[in-house]
Amino acid sequence: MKTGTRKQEIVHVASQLFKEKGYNAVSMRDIAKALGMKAASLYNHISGKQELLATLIMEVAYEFTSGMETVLQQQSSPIQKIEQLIEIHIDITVNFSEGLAALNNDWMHLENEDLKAFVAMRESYEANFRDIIKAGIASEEIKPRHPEVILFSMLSTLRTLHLWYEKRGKLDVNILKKDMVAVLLKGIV
Amino acid sequence: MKTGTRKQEIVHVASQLFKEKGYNAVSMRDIAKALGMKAASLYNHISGKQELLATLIMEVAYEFTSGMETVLQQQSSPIQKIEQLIEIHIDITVNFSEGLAALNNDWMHLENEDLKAFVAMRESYEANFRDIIKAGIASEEIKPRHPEVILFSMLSTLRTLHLWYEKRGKLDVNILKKDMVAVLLKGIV
DNA sequence: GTCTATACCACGATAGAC
DNA sequence: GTCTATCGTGGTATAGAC
Repeated sequence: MKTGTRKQEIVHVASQLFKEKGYNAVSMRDIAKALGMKAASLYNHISGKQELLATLIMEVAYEFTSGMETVLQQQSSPIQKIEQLIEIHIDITVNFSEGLAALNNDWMHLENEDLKAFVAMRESYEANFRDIIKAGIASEEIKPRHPEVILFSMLSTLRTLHLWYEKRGKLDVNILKKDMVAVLLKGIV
Repeated sequence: MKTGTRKQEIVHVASQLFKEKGYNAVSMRDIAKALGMKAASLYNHISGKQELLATLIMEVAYEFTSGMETVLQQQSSPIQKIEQLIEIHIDITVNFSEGLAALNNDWMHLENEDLKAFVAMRESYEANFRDIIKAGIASEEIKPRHPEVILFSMLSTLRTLHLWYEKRGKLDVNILKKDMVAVLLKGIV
């Protein structure tokens, strides 16, 4: 496709604006202005604003889904699986930062098939994570807390990592992984 | 003021809609329709859409600020202060759920003085929390992890509690506090 | 205090010249 | 592939009758 590069450019600029102001607060005219063109010209490369959002979100959602599949295929303990999931979240935060903010903040503005597909992927991901935690409690590797509290606490932290990673001086990823695993698994006291 | 009750009703309905769809995706016509009135009639009670957002957010922001002040005045250890902060977050989640979603999702759509005041309160809150963690590390009550990782992990969890609390069957608050303190402080393994 | 009517503007998107 | 011009819709907000 001839417009491949230009389209990527548009998606990139849109992702920055969506991250700053949110999907609904960004107009096609805003995106065009940031690219030095007119809003009408955008439609030679994309079908509309919704496509921009769906492109950004679905790429990242697929990464999470395939990461979870890889983890589930391993012959490893629940704790090891959770450690891998933490590392996957960190890797995605670093390597797919463009779409991550859109996924976290604006997924509810997806429409029709995209929305349905996203919600299904998200629920499946959470169910798999929950099962791993339950297996860990059953085998007494994990303390007998309410699994929902554990799931929620880990996912909250991992899902908002992107907000914080950019703000600070971009810690070395391997140090971040070590500290994050330690804090989430072993607590702080 | 004669319109006090009606104004509260409007703020309440707006908070529900903002929570569902986000500030920018909710129109004055939406809010009016949910109240069985016309959009124009809203302006007899409020000055505009911005006032609705600011009312919701500022009330909750004040709760956090005054909660932090109370904690800082105590003669207690850093760990005890953190436990109190966790409990404050849970109490606010339960008692101020209306404004909490707006504060978390839509604060960046505040304007002018409200935005400045909010950002100042938020930064001050985070700085105080960070200092408590650092004091705990210095006194060796808290493990020597990067304080920023600890701060971020706790705040991420506590700030998104509202998303999760409503979804589940509204656990008993005291049980929630116990499990949450345990998970955040002592980890899961 | 709510209504109808409307002003005024920005939105997403399209048509067609170049 | 970008432009100008424009369409239809829906946004916040106001004026004035009831």
